[in-house]
Amino acid sequence: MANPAADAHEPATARGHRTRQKVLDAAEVVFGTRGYEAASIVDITRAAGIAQGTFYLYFPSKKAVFAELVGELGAKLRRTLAAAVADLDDRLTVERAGLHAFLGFVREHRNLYRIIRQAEFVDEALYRDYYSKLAEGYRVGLARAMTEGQIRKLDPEAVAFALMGIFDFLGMRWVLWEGKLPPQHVLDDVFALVRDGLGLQSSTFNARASNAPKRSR
Amino acid sequence: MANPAADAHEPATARGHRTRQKVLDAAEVVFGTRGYEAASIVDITRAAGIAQGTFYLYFPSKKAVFAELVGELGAKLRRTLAAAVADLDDRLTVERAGLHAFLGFVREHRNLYRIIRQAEFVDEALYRDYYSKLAEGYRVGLARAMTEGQIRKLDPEAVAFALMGIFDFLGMRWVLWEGKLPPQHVLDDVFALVRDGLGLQSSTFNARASNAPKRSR
DNA sequence: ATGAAACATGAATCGCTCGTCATGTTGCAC
DNA sequence: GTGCAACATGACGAGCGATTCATGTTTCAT
Repeated sequence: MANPAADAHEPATARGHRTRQKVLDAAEVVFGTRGYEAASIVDITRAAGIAQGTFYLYFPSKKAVFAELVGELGAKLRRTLAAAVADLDDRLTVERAGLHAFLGFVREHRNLYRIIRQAEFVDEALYRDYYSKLAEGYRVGLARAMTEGQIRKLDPEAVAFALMGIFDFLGMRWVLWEGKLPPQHVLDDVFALVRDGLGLQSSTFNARASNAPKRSR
Repeated sequence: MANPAADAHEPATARGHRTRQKVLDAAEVVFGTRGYEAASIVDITRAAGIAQGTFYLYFPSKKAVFAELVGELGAKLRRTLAAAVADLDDRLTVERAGLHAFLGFVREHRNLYRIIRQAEFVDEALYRDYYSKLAEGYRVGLARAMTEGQIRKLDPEAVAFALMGIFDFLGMRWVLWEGKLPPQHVLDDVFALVRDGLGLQSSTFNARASNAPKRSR
């Protein structure tokens, strides 16, 4: 258990590496389209163009490939997001860039994204780990911005999960359901909500608040 | 297909109704804890205290019970939320009450809530239907509040999904992961984010921001 | 070039699940 | 109380999927 890859037989030759990668690539497609439980090892090996037994040369079980895919996805997403906001100073700019990078990532990795959503029922620990790591990075960034007075002081973990929830549902509704990024006005409106929810003040509000609230019904 | 309950053999006696209900209750527990795919018909019938064959007297398949549970859950949640906000005029008050009612519902129906999250991989149509119906009710309420000038004008569907995302992740992080409602300061901070994200004006920002949030760490 | 280790194969095993069915048992209308 | 429809049972067949293994092939360090 010390070495996370200990269970998965590491290839010793170039051919081995190639085959192992074929399995991972095939598993990503098969799990993403059929779902974890519905996917069989045969589905994966057939998609990879190898024999069933070969699978077990590189992975001890179906769950092991799945776990590796989830781990890879998490790392890749965190890298992508970190790179997307690396040079940005202002937190609200970071949020906008992060939202955009996240949705682009989901669009480019729909299978992987569906895999994460299944992890909850395949291996709870894996799933919590994915979100916990993501949230932790997010929390640290938010906390710093709060300290620096860029955004209002709120519980940073609560804000991290709230924002992840927004992103996740946008990804589901537009990217997964419609296969494309949300229309620009949706992105603008959601960002407006985030900006003014997080902002210290609302100088950017349009001051047309003359419309006095009326009672409904 | 015309009658949604056509597939499920309707009981003709009181005993039949009781047995059918035993199956539904058991299925809720088994699906919620083991997960849909991992759950077998035997698991369900054993939990219900009936014979395997009896299951097929009332449901044509595993998926059929699952679908019925999802439908029931959706209806029950929508009823709960509608009741919780029925007498409220102000939209921000509605949002706060809705958040509270939703989290309470999740806490009281953890199994059902986990079932919804699996629906995505069991029957995509079922799953979209659940969220679409929920979002549609939400959208209408938001659109009216926007028309009445209670909250700012944004794309109501985008806002509905964003807010559902927030609620969903709070439910996941605190209710599902920790088994209890989020601490008060988390609710306060999230609501502050929603209020100022949706609010018409920010004149209240500084005043409110200084009293509500207590430092969490 | 060679031989040992690594890799690949796919048929076979084992365990499990779905769904059926022949055989009882119970509820209820009369 | 009788009889029939509804309900309940649990063993069984058919099938499938994860994993193993005996056998063959390829790679590569020497």
